[in-house]
Amino acid sequence: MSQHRHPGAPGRAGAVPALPDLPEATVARLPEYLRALHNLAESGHETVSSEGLASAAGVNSAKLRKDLSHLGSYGTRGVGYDVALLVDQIEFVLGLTQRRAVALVGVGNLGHALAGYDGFASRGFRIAALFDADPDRVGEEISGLVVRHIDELPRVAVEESIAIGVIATPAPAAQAVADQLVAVGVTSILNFAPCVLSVPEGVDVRKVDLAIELQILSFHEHRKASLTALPATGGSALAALPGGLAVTDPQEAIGT
Amino acid sequence: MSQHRHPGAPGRAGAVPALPDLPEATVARLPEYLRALHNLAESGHETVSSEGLASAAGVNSAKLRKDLSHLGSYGTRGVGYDVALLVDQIEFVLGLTQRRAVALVGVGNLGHALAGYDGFASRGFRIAALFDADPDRVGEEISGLVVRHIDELPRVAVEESIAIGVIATPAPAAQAVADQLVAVGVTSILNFAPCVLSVPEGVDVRKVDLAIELQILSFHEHRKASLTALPATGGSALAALPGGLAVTDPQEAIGT
DNA sequence: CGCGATTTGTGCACGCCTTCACAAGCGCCT
DNA sequence: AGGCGCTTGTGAAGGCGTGCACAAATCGCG
Repeated sequence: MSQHRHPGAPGRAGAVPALPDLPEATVARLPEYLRALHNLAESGHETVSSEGLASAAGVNSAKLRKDLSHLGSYGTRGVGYDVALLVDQIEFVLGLTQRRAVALVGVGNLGHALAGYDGFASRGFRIAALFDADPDRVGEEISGLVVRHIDELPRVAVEESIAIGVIATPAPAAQAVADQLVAVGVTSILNFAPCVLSVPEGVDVRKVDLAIELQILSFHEHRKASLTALPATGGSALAALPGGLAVTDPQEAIGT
Repeated sequence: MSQHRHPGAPGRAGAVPALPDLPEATVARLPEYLRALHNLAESGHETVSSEGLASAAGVNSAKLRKDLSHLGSYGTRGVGYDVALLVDQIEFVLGLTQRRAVALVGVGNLGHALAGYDGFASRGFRIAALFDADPDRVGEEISGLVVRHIDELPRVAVEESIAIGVIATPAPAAQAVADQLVAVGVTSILNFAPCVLSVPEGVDVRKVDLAIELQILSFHEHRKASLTALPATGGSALAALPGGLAVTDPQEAIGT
């Protein structure tokens, strides 16, 4: 029921890929489904329809069904999806059956918060070590873990079999930290520093930039404001450009 | 030079939209360009080529040029882009010419960190007020701001003309907070709580979920591991599914 | 003043993702 | 046992985003 190779497919049976190369967009949504499913399970639901799960996850139901079908879904027509089954399935695909060890580098403002964030622990991860370059911070204890100096990374990485690194340092330090993480074999990095990291092929980097999120919101805010301000006469906002941008005026520009 | 409506477009001249409806993907990248430009400006560059800016922002140059062209770019062929000009232009488009007031709700672990994060201040925002529902936290001072009770939101929102709300509460409280924010006229919300918010049309919500980012990395980690583990014989990983998923075996499944 | 080097702006084609719409399948009720 | 209603899984179409490749434009130099 999991592999649908068109029923009459020719020979070569059993050649089912272990991890069926999910579309990136699907992968990004699976965690959301997983969270919604956990909620449903807690509130006693044993099964859920695509419609129900979709609305709990904030997506449309067709998309959800297609996503689940990619991993060889476990739904029953006329009934829906078995919640427990789906949880197991998604957790397996996401590699959450083993609790991965995470190293957090940089215990400043944000690092402190991340170290104490229980969402990590409750969703399949274990913060295994904290690092910082600042000697004043080394030795400090944060939610049961002692901050180590970054130079200890190689030793600790092996001991704890670190798989994922989280960078919460200031931007100038981030690239060096990334290099160190890569050097000890880390192949997945979550970067909170506002800068671009360059890493060798095969290493995945995801970036979270809080200010960028706000700036995107700001854009829409700006847009909404300018739309309500001039519902009829478009264009005057351009004239409000900071001095020097001077595009002259639309007429002339069209003449060009 | 900013509006390109096919040069010979019929009548209705001057109907140039103030904010030219940028593709969402472009909007999401503009802040990154902006950050890179600020770096370049600080290091003394007056102009930059698309190639240079693109690599500083971690994208490819064709994409960068297309993005900039959408906002009626200010490049000079054979030379490049004027850094200062582009900064002004992007900041204008993103609505960063006015420093927007942000209300932060929930000063727990993460909220504390966000309140102290200087990246907000340095990139066009002003944290104008902190709120919490817990009476024990009300009155506490964090980086120069006093935590207020959430019930004061309506009054403060007006006083400070809050435009953007940041939710850093536990998941169960998030929807109620969102409702309150919407009620006082906030139309942009950045949500750190791991849950789906439902808001009226016209309100923008962006979600940042730290655990989800890790889970996405985990997927790729899992994938990389399973690929190196079984380069030839695909399929055995499915057999490793947690008990109960029992798809029996491919042969039988095909028979169905 | 013209030419070549350089770099932007963009037409085009391709691929991914989303969405619609519906046939196939399943359980329940009569 | 049969039919009916409900829900999944998926084919097909459309839209969006990406990247290539090149024409147009500008500068500097001889």
